[in-house]
Amino acid sequence: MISSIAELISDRIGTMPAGERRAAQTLIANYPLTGLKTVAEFSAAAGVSSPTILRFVARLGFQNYPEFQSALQDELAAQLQSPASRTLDPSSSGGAASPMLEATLDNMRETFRHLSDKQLADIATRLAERRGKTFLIGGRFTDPLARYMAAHLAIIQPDVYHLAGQESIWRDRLIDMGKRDVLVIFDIRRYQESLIRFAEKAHERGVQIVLFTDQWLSPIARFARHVIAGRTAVPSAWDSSAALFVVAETLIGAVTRQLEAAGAKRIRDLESLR
Amino acid sequence: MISSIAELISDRIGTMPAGERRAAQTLIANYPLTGLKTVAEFSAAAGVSSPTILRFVARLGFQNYPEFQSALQDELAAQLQSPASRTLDPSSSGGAASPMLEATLDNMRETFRHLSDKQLADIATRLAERRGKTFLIGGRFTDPLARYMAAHLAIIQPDVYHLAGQESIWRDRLIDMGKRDVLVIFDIRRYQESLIRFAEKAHERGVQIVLFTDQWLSPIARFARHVIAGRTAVPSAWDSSAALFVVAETLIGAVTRQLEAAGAKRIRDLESLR
DNA sequence: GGGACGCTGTATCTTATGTTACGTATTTTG
DNA sequence: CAAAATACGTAACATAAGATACAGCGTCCC
Repeated sequence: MISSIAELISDRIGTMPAGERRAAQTLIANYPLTGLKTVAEFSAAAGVSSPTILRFVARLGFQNYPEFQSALQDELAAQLQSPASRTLDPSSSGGAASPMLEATLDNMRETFRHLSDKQLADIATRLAERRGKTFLIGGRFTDPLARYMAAHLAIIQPDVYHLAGQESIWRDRLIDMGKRDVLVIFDIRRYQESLIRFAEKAHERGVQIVLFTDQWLSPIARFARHVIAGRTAVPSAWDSSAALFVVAETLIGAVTRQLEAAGAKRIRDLESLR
Repeated sequence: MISSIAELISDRIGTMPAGERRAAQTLIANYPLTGLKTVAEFSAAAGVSSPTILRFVARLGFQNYPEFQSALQDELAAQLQSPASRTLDPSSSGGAASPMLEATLDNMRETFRHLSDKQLADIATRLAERRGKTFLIGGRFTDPLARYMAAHLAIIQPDVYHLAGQESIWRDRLIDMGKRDVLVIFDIRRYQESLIRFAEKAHERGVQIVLFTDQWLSPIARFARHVIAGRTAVPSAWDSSAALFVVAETLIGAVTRQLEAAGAKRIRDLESLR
């Protein structure tokens, strides 16, 4: 049963030629507003010509463009009048993606339920106070999270380093690390020996460790000053790092806010550069 | 402070003549839809003439009718893009992390609402059928997502390459790319010139492009075979890539499942290695 | 009660929007 | 590899939309 135009589109998008597909994707991307604009604006947004837009709406079964717009408006009207219908229609997505999404959302809620605001604020403060250097590192699958966090933190403050490459390379960096420094480690099952060794060495040097791990806790938790335990279970062959990712983003935001509040010169300079 | 057009109207409705007041009341009655229709329809709904409608919008301070409609559309866009403000779950705790989490969860729901199972399945199939090579690349902040996806895909199938480093390095890899290959690109605002150039070149070589972008669509969408538009807005100084991350994980899972179902030898070998 | 002012609608005009026809490029098929 | 079919864009066209000028009407004030 196809009720909305959006469904109609995603149903037929596979059979469309390239240009019309661009039109469809553009419309879906911020549905349904693009469809309410003029043909010229729609075509410009999609990067195709006007006739392609008209062929697109014709393929959807509309006689002309105004008829298509009326249909969108009717749909929008129904939607605006009953906002309740927007809140998660369970029948809407019964496919393969849904269980995965639901599990991921649950994971996030659970993760944050076990994570107090104070704890997050403490970690953010620790990362924001510029006493020493910040190092980030991750495991086989979680290293991208370390990179993601490093990419942001490195912009708002100096001395942020992502440790990449081989174990021997990290080890050499241990020389630079001391009591005033922070090491952010991402480690989920299966926990990597190399990371554990590295964390232990860093801990011995007095480095403060912030650990992102799963609910079963990496052995590194022994050495960590702060432990963030994220839920990772999803109906998939792989574990999900999404909850940890969101915590990382939250932390990035919190650190940024603290630095802004502290009136960090770097942040102001940054604004002017943008 | 007057922020919405609705407020503007109720602010000035007292000073309006009878005809224009009817127009105002009609618009407010089912706001903002009537204002998006034509002047003729608006006037018919209000029971007044077209010029009265035009005088009405002129009194509100708009130069002409299209300008008025654009303002309404912008307002509607802002409203539709942040369903968080409409749902407002009171059960959520009031900490600093909470708005961020709520926005992120909304982003994910919205992202998947615009993403049909079929579309995901199509992309997964494209990635799973081993016709050619798979390349992944991302922008400044999204490259970690490309890495994350590459780290997983590279395990379950051969010929998966993450493109890292400088632009000149990618370009040299273009030689290896052809019709049978797939290029997965992550690109969100602000869209990177270098990535656009690269995508264009790859497209010219017939490479099929799968694009992960935000709801405003990177220009690369022009060249893309498949476009995944994720919501990125969160109450933070940074955009959030979390929704795209979850889509990436979902895709990884789907590809894995398809390969398992196809009885890929590599997967079985993998099991025995674990 | 008469005159002036302001509001409204009809009719006309102008603009720009949607539509169509056609030639070129691209892809598909035999 | 050739030929057919399909898809796409440019440009001309028709139409419908918004804008304007003007006259009628009601209302308020003097």
